Amino acid sequence: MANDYAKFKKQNRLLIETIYRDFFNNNQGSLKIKKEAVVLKNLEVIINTTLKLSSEMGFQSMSLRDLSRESGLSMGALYTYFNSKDDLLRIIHHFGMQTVPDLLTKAIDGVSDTHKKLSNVVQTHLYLSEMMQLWFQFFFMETKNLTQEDRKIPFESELFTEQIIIDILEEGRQSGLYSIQDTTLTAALIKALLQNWYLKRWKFAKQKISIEQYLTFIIDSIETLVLVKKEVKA
Amino acid sequence: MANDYAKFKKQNRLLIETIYRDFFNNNQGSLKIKKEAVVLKNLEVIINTTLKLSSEMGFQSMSLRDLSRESGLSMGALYTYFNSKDDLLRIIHHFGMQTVPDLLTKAIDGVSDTHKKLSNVVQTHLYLSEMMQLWFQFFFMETKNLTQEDRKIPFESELFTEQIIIDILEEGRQSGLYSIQDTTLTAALIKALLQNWYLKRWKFAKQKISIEQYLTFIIDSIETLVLVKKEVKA
DNA sequence: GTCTATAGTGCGATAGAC
DNA sequence: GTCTATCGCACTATAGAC
Repeated sequence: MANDYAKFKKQNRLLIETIYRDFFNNNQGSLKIKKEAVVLKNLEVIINTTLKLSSEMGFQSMSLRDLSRESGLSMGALYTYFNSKDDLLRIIHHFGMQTVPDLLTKAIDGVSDTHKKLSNVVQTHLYLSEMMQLWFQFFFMETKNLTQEDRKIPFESELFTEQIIIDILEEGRQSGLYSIQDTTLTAALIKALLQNWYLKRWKFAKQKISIEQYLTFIIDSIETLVLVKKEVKA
Repeated sequence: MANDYAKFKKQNRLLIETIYRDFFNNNQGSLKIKKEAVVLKNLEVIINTTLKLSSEMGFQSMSLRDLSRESGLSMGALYTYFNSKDDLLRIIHHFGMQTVPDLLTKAIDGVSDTHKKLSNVVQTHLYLSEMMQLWFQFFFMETKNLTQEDRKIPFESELFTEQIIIDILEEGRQSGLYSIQDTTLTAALIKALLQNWYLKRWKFAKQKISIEQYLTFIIDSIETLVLVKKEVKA
């Protein structure tokens, strides 16, 4: 288990590139630049720089002049990849957030054992949030700045993920594997523990808690809470 | 237990006023306005409006023109209560955050039973975060906009609260009441569950989950995790 | 103690050269 | 496809009337 995250990272190293490719394919008509290689390269620089600056000062505080300076692209060049600052915000949310449900759905696809499904979802979510740390923090912190229409994206993403967990918990309850009073609240608890990892990275770094340690801890805690008790202690 | 929150709210209804009074007392020398009653009244309007607008659009996106319009005070009047927009941000963090450790410390003061201490801390924190909902959300979301120097305030507040919980858990472990592998991670888990309430209010409102229900649920979960097991089940 | 009017700055966005 | 130069606007902050 010690190098599981390294393995995950290696297996999914091309994941973020598919986000840029999706963006290119979906906007080929309206994009001013036609060469895929150029678009992918610059989009990566622009988005990485935006995520970095936003994590330091917030998206609103970041001026496009900051972004231009840090990314090495001129103001004019930036505007060939997005139509406005708000458009850039929308792009990051819209294309980034598709990755989460995709990967979680894949993680339980073909798995028949209920508890294996649950631990796969927890592990995949945790590892993905580590790999895309700045993305996840951005999703959480910058939702306010989206238009009301675009706020549906993170809203539905949260409920979709939660529903996956609820379904697994319900399945386990019905088969007699789990003993749960309230599946909705239990799913919310699991999500809170997952979210806690990427929202409080500074704290865990300070306390020298590794992602493997955190994973083991939350899996153990979840098991204590949901599994039917079989043993006596004390 | 059904109306415990109502009781807490009633008992602490003057709490927020003391925040404004502290501000007045600490800045009497430099403040341009000398009448306490005027300061308290306007400070309340200014801060409430700031918290409301920030919860909708974020502090950076809120212009002082917005604040002027919504609060009913002119731009000029606003600047007699703070020296700059950043100063307003600092004031809210600085004076608001003192309330949390104060109240938590009081909640365990004189209580000798370890587990009663723990449940008091959890209940007080949860109820306080409900009563000062917009404040807590503001603390969490707007830390980024503080100067590096002022960022110590939320930083130390988080660690102080966590230390209170760690101490109680450690006490329970040593007396044989609790069975805990890692007190630091367990305290972080408890904090995550508390934070989850005010960060995901929209979700719980949608699911019609009351604060009393949430309190019961997290207290039960924490007990399952930390108390030494005494019974068999299944 | 609060107002209106305005100075000064830096922003998002674009036009046109290369 | 990327650059520099610049437009017009909205912002923070303040001066001076009441």
